[in-house]
Amino acid sequence: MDKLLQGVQIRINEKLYMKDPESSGLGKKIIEFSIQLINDIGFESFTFKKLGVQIGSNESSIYRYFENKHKLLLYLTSWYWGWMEYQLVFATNNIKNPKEKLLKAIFIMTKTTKEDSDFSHINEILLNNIVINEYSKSYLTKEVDAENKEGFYAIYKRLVGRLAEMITDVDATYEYPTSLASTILENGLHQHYLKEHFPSLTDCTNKITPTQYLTHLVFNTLNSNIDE
Amino acid sequence: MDKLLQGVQIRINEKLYMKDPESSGLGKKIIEFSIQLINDIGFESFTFKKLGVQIGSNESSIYRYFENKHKLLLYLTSWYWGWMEYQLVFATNNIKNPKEKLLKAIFIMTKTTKEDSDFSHINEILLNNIVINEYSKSYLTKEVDAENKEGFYAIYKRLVGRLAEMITDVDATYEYPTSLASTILENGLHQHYLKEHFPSLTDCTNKITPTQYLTHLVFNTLNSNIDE
DNA sequence: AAGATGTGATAGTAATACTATTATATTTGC
DNA sequence: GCAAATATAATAGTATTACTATCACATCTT
Repeated sequence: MDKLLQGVQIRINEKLYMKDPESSGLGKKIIEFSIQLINDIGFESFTFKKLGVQIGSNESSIYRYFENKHKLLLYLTSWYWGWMEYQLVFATNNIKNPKEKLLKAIFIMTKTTKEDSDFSHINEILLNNIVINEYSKSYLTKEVDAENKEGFYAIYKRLVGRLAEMITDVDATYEYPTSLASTILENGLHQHYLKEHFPSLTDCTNKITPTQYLTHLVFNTLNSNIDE
Repeated sequence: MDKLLQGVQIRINEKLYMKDPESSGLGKKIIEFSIQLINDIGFESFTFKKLGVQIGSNESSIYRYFENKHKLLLYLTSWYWGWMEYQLVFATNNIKNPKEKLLKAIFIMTKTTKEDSDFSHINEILLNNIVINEYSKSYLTKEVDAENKEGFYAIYKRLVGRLAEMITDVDATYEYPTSLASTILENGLHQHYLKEHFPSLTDCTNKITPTQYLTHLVFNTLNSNIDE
């Protein structure tokens, strides 16, 4: 992640904010410090008032950017998936062999974010952590169908679509490419969570990664050896 | 699910309640109607005050049974997994063939609950729905490690252990039995959710079930044909 | 220099998530 | 059958949350 990413701008659904946080210093501060604060105290305890204190700004000013903290979470997670999509496309674009391509894709989507790319005010390591801990709360709500219609999950859906296509390119006879794609993304996060909080519920450790588990799962399911 | 289940008592961690809801009429009403209400309005909007109105009782009385709504959710989901465990053991006990046993286990764990067993005040169909929609909220919290130490997730963990063992009995060389077991349970719920709210993210429909998808996934991964 | 826009400060409201106290039922033990 | 113990109901009160509204002030623009 370097110079090449400098110019990247991730497009977020405009209905998620009242005022574009990328358009001002305060907006960027809101993003930067909300990531830190949500990471520290968890999404439930996170409030705009507390965030205001952190950034030396007022609650009411934050409300001018985001309607509520739920929309902010949707903004942050959308950004994350957009960033993932960018990495996916960038890293697999020039790979012609379908198996190699899928292998790389699984790696990109399930690895731990180990370093902050520094190309923005967004700390990707912390954001990755937030997604592991909070993403499902962004859709497990009574408003999910209405918000889905508004396109709030569009980036994630596009990403699943891309993965599913790569799966089909490896094995066109496989009957569940979309389910498998969503399993890779969702269970990737879940295995990371289990490793941290429920080690007895996973084989993932410091030596065995979710990437290894899911790679094995996918390629055996597709009845297609990695190096065949 | 009939007579045989009449005598079943699912043992819930005593620290989850202040007063055993099974010990009184009001307690049973709290369980019965909290399931209905959470199902109707979602866990976020659910409050003890609203529940009090529903059952013609007072908020303060409910607080004598449960410290807060989070503990109530843990109680309900523990009960669900306990019930699942009972069904699993009951249905697989006398199956000797490991593949057949695992096949049955996956079916039990990933099917939709279609009927209420009527052996208690608990509506299993609604509870199944609650687990699909809310279970991850019960552990995606900042208190997860402390609560795990208290044994609040013990039943679920035991269930994953049982499944992992069945996987190993089918293929002792498989390296990720525990991760696969947790994937079956967690992704089973997730595929049901996707089917309902994000049909474009799954291949599961009215004709293709999460059970079929996961059965195929597991048996192909284990490199072991179902009817071989 | 005037006008538009962005931010900060303050105040206020309804709801949530409780706790405490007291009163009134109901159960149980003798 | 009555007292004592226990369960439930009613009421009130608190701190916090999740906002909305208003106004003052600063800054940026033209």
